[in-house]
This record gives sequence, C-alpha cells and structure tokens, in this order.
Amino acid sequence: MGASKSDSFSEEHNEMASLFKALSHPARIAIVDYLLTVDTCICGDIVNELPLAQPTISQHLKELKNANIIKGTIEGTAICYCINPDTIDK
Amino acid sequence: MGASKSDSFSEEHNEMASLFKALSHPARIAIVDYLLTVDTCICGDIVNELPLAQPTISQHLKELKNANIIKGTIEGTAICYCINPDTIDK
DNA sequence: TTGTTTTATTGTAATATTGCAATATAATAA
DNA sequence: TTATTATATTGCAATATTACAATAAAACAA
Repeated sequence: MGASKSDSFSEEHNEMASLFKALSHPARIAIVDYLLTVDTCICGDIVNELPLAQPTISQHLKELKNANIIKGTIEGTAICYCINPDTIDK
Repeated sequence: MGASKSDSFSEEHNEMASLFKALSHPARIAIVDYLLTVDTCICGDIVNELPLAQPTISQHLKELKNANIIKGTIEGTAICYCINPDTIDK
C-alpha cells in the first residue's frame, strides 16, 4: 500500500509518530540544529547553510512549520524563522 | 528523486534522523509503548495487540531492531522482545 | 510602473515506505 | 520422520517522500 493505517492507532500514537516523522530527515535536523544555534534567521540563511536548492529547503521548512517545530514571521521581504519552544519540549 | 542526500549531512545529523525515522510510524510507536508497559513479550503478543498482519509486524520489528530501539532473544520457538535501554536514552 | 529580492508553489522524475498473501525457515513435539 | 508453532522473507501493488527546474507571489525600491 504505502499509506499507513493511521485510523487503526490511537490519536496519541499518531501524533507522536508525526512529530518524529517531521524530524526524520537529516536536512530537517540540520535546520533545527542551525536554528537552535543562531536563535533566529531568515530562510535565505538556511539555503546558504545547507547543500540543497531553495525549493527543497522551502519544502522542509513547511513540514517543520506544519509540525509546529518552528515558527516563521514575515519581516518585510524576508521571513524570520525560529524554533517553537512549546514543541521542542517533547 | 526520493533518495535523501545523506552524504551531504553530518554523521550526527544522519544518525539522529535515522533514530527519529524508526519512530515515525504509529505502529512502531505502539510497539514501543506496549513493550514499555509489559517489559517483555513475544512477537505473537504484538501481532494480537495491533491491527496489522504478522508479516507487517515482523517488518516493523526489524526496523526497530535495526535502529537498536528493541532487542530480541530467541526463546525456543518464540522470540522474546524487549526495549533496549541504551537507545531509549536519547 | 518596472525591477529586485525573498520565499512559496507546481509539476515531475526517482526512490522509499507500507501492507499483505504466499512462502520459507527454525525450533520443537509426536 | 511428519506435524505444529512462531517468526522471517519475498514479491508486489499502492502510496508517500525527496529533490529540483520552472514559475508564481509578495514586498519593497527606483
């Protein structure tokens, strides 16, 4: 199949799995690690930091945002990303 | 592509991502949760506990074993699974 | 307005994951 | 030996993920 039978599992187990899934890619770990060291930065900084194209970084940032692991606030033309401390306490 | 560019990331980031990936499926979370409550059990118990077929459970157990999250010791015809405490400290 | 900069979205190809039926293997029992 | 029991492996279909080129959108500057 490929789709996981998430209906068959508890809400709690599904949520935990989702959180872990968001952190299950080295690029996303690297982004979180970077954000923890610089505290806050714009998307372009991450693109320069990692060996991936801009659309790919944007995609990974979206997944981290969906998992509430990071937050992004619009800052003029740029977007300022930072860790969401609520979710980091896991 | 589909393959992640793991060569491009640090060993540490790759290892963290692998550990999280092993826990990124609700069935595997449920297995770990179950093992934490019963302490130890045979594979068949897990098959009865979860709504998945035996080959599917076996596959998930293999991934958890590869990630060193659980250990299995042969016990006659059955295999006795338990949590690997070394890896649970993450 | 037209450009420039920054980030997001779309479309697509390559690869990975999930789930299970069928089958295989391993250990023991009769 | 032939069964039985417990687990693993294989093969495959359905779906998901990853990566990026091309393009769009959004905010501002000139």
